Amino acid sequence: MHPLRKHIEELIALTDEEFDMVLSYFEPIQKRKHQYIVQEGDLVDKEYWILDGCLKSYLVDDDGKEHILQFGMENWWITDYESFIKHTPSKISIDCIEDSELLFITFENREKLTAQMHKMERFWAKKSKFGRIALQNRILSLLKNSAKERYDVLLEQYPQLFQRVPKKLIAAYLGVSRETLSRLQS
Amino acid sequence: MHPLRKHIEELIALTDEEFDMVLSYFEPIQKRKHQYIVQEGDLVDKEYWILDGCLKSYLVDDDGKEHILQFGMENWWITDYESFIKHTPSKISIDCIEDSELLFITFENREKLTAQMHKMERFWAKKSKFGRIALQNRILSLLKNSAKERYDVLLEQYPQLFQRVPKKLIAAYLGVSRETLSRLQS
DNA sequence: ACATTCATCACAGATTTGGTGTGATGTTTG
DNA sequence: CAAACATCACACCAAATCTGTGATGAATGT
Repeated sequence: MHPLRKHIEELIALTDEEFDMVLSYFEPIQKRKHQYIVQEGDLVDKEYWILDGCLKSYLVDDDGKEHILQFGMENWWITDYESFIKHTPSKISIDCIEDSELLFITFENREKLTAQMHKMERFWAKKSKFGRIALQNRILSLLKNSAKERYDVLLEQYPQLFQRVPKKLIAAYLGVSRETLSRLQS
Repeated sequence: MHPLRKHIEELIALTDEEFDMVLSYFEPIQKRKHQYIVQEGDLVDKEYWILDGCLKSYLVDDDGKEHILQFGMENWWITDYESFIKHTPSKISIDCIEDSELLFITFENREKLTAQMHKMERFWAKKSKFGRIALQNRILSLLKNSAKERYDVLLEQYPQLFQRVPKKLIAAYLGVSRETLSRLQS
């Protein structure tokens, strides 16, 4: 089964015809390590689903420091949702940590697809709810937990991440310096 | 003197006021290595002048191979002229080989500036003529010269390039494989 | 006032990536 | 068929990045 189908069917069931229809609205794209899919200032009109690879979405502050909003790996969705939904210039950048294979759907096609297929509207609605919950938990974790606790939670939830991405990126995600992260590990 | 002024004054003379006027139509922008300024499919409405850094404009073919149309370094102009002038989607991509500082002018502002300042219209007209000559010579060189000869010409014209950019990019510019280029060097 | 928790700076060593040359072999073309 | 190249495979080197750790200092809560 197509991995995207498997992914979607975790939330809603699809017939073969329905999935073919869904897939027809997506386009594949390959990007190599270091390549960007979104740069600060862009108007983002695509949402990406990661077939293979690893990306990061991040904001660069006035001191030039990166703050990572999200990592993206296989079966995850990634884009700048603010720009995608509000049609405003992006504040964030997204680039590839590894060579990546993506499927993207444009805003327009997503509108068409949801109009045409109520199931997919439900899919995205559900996904959006789960996404909201995850973001809330991240906020609470940043407020409530110490760096060490945040480190432990991340390690438990996504152990693969620690094998795949440099520690300084983990640090930029957890909101600590890379030196502190290094010391947390011991 | 501002490097852009120096550059323009190689073709036409400007008063202080005139140059201030010209400069007011440009905006500065910084990009880091690997960042793009033009992606395939974009509608390009900006022309860039390179204050510092190094870029490449290139086309990716169906096999994923890069063919380099132009390198850009200090005091050069770069954009996808086809998209810029015809307002069609770009076939090429442009990205930074090094961290770069650029000044850009939008198509609209360029129109305004040339309407307002005949001198600048003359400047761009001259530049365009020289550009055309360079392109013609490149075509002739690709038709007429062997790889070795093209290599020698490039080395003589732009020796700096060989210090700054990886040989595989030179190869993609000359239209040979990097192995062949390597063997030409001996 | 002091302990805790972190950032920042500096450095050194390990690891990875990218760049480069070169041999072997295959393909195209005049 | 010879010349001029591409392609694949490999090995080596240099440069960049990653990583841990000590020293120092600032902010914060108790």
